[in-house]
Parts: sequence; C-alpha cells; structure tokens
Amino acid sequence: MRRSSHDRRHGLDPATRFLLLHRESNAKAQRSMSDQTLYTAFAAKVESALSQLVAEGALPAGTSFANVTLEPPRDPSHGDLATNAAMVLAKAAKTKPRDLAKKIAAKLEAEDDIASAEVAGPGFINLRLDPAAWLGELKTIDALGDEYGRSTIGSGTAVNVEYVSANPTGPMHMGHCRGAVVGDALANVLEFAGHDVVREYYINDAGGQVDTLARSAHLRYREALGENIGAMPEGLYPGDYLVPVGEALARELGDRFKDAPEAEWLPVFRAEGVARMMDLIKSDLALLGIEHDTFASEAALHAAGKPDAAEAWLREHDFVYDGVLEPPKGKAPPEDWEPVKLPLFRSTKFGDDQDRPIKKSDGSWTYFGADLAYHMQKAENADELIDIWGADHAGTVKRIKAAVAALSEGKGKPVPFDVKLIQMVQLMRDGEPVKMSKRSGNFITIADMVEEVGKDVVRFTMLTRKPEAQMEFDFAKVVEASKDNPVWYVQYAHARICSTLRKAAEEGLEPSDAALDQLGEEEIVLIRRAAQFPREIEAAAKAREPHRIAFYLYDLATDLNAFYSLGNTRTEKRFIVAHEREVSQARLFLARAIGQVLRAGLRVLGVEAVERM
RNA sequence: GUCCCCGUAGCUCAGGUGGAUAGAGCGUCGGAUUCCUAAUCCGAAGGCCACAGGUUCGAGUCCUGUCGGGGACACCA
Repeated sequence: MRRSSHDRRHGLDPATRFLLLHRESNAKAQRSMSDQTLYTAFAAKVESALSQLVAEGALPAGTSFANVTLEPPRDPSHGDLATNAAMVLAKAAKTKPRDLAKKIAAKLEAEDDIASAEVAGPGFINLRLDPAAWLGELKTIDALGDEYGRSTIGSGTAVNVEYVSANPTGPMHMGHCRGAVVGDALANVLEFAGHDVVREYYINDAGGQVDTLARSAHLRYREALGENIGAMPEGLYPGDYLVPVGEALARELGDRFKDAPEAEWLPVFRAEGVARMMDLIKSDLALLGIEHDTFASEAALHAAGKPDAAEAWLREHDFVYDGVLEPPKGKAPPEDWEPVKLPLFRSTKFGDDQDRPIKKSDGSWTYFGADLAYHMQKAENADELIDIWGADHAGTVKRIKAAVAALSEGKGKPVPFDVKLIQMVQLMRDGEPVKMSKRSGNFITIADMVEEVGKDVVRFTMLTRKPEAQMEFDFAKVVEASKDNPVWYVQYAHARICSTLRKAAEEGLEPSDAALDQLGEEEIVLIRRAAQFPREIEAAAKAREPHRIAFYLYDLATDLNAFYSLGNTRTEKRFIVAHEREVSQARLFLARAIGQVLRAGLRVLGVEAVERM
C-alpha cells in the first residue's frame, strides 16, 4: 500500500490521523480471517488440552502457557507439528516431562484432524495431522489471497520507524542504501503484522553542514551567472549535482545575491538548497520504491522551541546539570582542548561512559540536544519507536536511548525504543572493492546502482543478510541468473507458476478445489511450507528482522522447484497431467496458492513478482 | 584505553528470542531432461559452531573472559 507523503513538521496532521484510523479498522476486519490459519487453530487445540489437564488437577490452576510453542519440527520425519508443552510445564506439574507429555498426547489424539500424537526425545509431542487439515489450509490461502499472512499481533500499537534521514546536502549514495531498504521492508513487515506504522525521515537542516551546502550552492550560482569560480575550495561540496541548482537559482533569483554580503544570501541559499536536496533525495528514494509518510525538520523543531522544553523538563528532574566535560578518551586529545562548563545530560546513569552536552559553549544546541527533543516529539505520537542507523553511529546509541528512557518513563508513558544498526556494504566489481572518494565528489549513488542492476535486485540483495553483519554487494553476482542469486531464483519460481497457469488456461484447465484429496504427500510438503508464511511474518515483526522473509521465500521457491522437477521423471506428478482433469485442477489450485504466497512475501519486501522471465 | 557489531563446511551465509542427529548456495564428485520455463532437480563428501569457563533437564543461541576481523570514541553531523 502506498500513501501520499505529507511534508509536515511535527505532530500528526489530520490526514495522517485519518489514515491511521482507517488502517486500524482494516486490521480489525482482518482479524477473524487470519485467526483461521492452521497454526493458530492447532495452537488453540493444544491450549484446550492443557486447560483440560488443569481442570483435572494434573496441572496447577493458573499455570502460564506463555512459553508453550507449537511449531514444525526441524526434521520433517518427526511429524507435522511439535510442541514443547510437557518440557516447559513439567516443573509446575511436578512430574517428569515424558509423563506429562503422555497425558497431553492422549488429549490431543482425541482431537479431530490429529492422526497421531507421539511422545519423543526429552518430552516433545509430535503431531501428525490428517491430510485434510493441510488441504483446508490450502483453501484458506486461496480464500484470503493477498491477505494471507497478515497478522493482528501488532494491532493497537503504533510504531514510528525512522530511516534514511540522510543529510540534505547531496544525492543518496551507497552508504544510505542498505538502511533505506531494511527500514522500508521493516516498516512493511510491521504493517503486515498489524501495526500502525509511520515511516519518518528526519531532516538535519539546522547544522553547520547546511551552511556549507548554502555556500557551495552560492558558488555554483555565481558560476551560472558567468563567473569563473575555478576549482571548488576545500571544505565545500564539489559534486556536480549542485551545478543545476546554481543554474536554477540564477534563473529564479537573478544576480541580486551575486556580490551581496553572505549574511544577506545565506538564509535564502540554505532554504533553497535544502528544498532542492530533499527533492533529489525523494526522487532517489522513489527509485527504490520508498516513500516516507513524514518528513520532520530539525530547523522546525528548533523554531517550535522543543529543545528548550526538553531541557527545562530534564533540569527539573535532575537529568541535566551544568558540569565540566571530560576530555575526549581517544588516544590523542585535541590540542585546543579546554575545560568548559556546559549543560550535560546524565547519560552515565544509563550506562554511557560520560555525560553528554546538549548545548555548545556558544549556547547553540548540539546534535544530541536537538535529537533528544526530536525523539521526545516522536514518542508523543507513537507507542514504539524504531531508528535505523548506520553502524558508524553506534557510539551514540546509549545516550539517545538513555534520553528516551528518561523522558518517556519520567512522563509516565514508557516508550519502547529500538535502534537497529546497519553495517556497511562493501561494493565489489570483478572481485575488487569499488573505491569511492567522497572528497572528490566521486561516489556511487543509489541512482547509479538502480540503473545498473534494477530496484528489485538492490532491495532483495540488501535483505539477504542480517543487517548487523557486514556484507558485500557484487555487481556481477547480483545480476547472475542462477540459483546462486536469490532474487532471480525466487522470481523464477513465481514466473514458472504463472507460466504453468497460462499453459493450463490454453488447454482449458482452471484451478479448482473440487478434488484436493487427490493431492499427495509431495504436494503437502509445499502446503506445509506455505502455511508457515503467517508465522514468518510474525517472527520477523517481533524480531524486527525483515531479512527472514527473504530467506523464507527462497525456501519456498526451492520447494516449488523441487516439486516441479518431480514431473520430469514422474509425469503423473506434473501440474498438468494429460487426461487427468481433476488432479490437474487440484495441482493448479496449489500452484496458484504458492504463487500468491510468493507474491505476498515479495510485496512485503518491496520486490516485484514478475510473471515472465 | 573504552564502547558497539561480527566469528558456523574450502568460499559466501542462514539458524524461527534455549530444544531432538547442525542447514542452504557456490565449489568438488556422481546422477537426472523426447516433458508444464534444465536459468532446474536428486544424491555424496565436507563441522572442536574462534577458544576457555559458567548458567540448567538441554547452549551455535544466554553470562564472563581471551583471541581474531570491522566500526566508533568533539562542543562535528
């Protein structure tokens, strides 16, 4: 679902509020449907068995079932589902796990749809389901369509995901890419899991780097007016992307700022520069399929007096005091180091190694001082906050978490706050690292990457590694058409399904659930995998790890291709079997459902499900 | 010196918040295609889960320490 972007400064505007409410009601409408999935149904059966044991006195009243899980065993030969209930509850029951397991298994075996319940190993209970249960799940997938997998675990919780937040001083480059994709996919996952999600971008338009931008733009402006500016001076932004900005400003403003004193033009060029850089960044993000709901401006934050309000509150509660900053702990302290008295935030109370200044000695706010106020603002409008940061900012996590904890707990509304650190990506070409020099203005932009390999490849590849691990991005490998390339492999599986359905349609065969009982064990393997999709979504949402969906889709594609290949040697196992109308239609029904799950998963990742390759 | 992330097959990486015999791809070796997309599939070999302790019924997973790789340590942003 794409929403139009709102360039608002802070707080929730009415349009956003409406969207949130609207989405919430959608989520509620979905609830009854998603609760019908196979896993939730059988989890309910397990819980009911346990409740019976409580009623019979085998388990003490009030026993918590919170740690009881029901999941597919790693080894499929153990059965369809396994529960650890007996091991988790043995202590409470004051019996051995296996003895308790026998009691639970006896209850479960009495259930419809459970063919057998066996006690195994240290006390696992392995369930074998009646095939009809899986066939029923297949129908559920078909009935729910693109909504299959949507969860309600997040309903009622509004999550603000802040990602990208690149400085508005130039186009987006590689360094921003991974965080942008991971943040966006995470927002999608959370939304699919039922959360109300706001995708936010923090514009750092108040710091010194914006003055640098303004000066650089002014020079390009003079250049556009015919002046020979020579090489860009050290300390200004040399990139060509400011050339058109200078030209546009020359057209729009004429030459009245050409020889004016800096104080006169600086504010104008700051504002113009930031606005144009944000346009550039938004168009870069659009190339990746990313659109934020909210753009929060640091300058607006200052204008609204938010940092002052935060400081006042923190001082009142003794989280901020005037103190002398310790010298930097690095090996070589700066030569011009002087002890200065500054307003410090007591981040040491929260595990930081030193208290951090919120204001500089000239009285202006530090980045941290403003950021603290910014997070306070976000916390007012959300139940949970997530920031996606580059790993190079790891050193500042403790202080900002400390600040959010102090503010939100102090104000009586603790807001869970998670900072996801995204490790660097090493670009590779022909096995060699791609060198980038930011100083010369030569760096690989996101636009370059998308143009070279495509949005889908960039997005999917960025999600094939857990974000806290460093990764390489090899231009040659990511466009390879083979099983070694997960993007291609998953899309291939989807295209194969589409191709099969097209072929069938030409022969007058449509998917049908009229004879699903003709599907055998090989097909049920596929259904089992597909049935895990809702669980994968929930797990990915809980862990805030969208990459799990990418790996899941790869597994599902593997199962699909494996089944497809069965037909090479066993023609009776093809999707389309000559003169076997009923079984063909049942298999086509299966194929369509698998395609649907692949599509839903890819949509969450923001990757297109292609129909032909 | 302090802090953060990582260390799993020859290589690149998963491992569902503590579960059963450790999982994939590439590479190596051996097989499968008159046929719905073989750009695919099946099988085999390959492991002190960096190391040492600890926590408990049970640890690749949690805790402590050591080693190795990466990153950060300004009143910058």
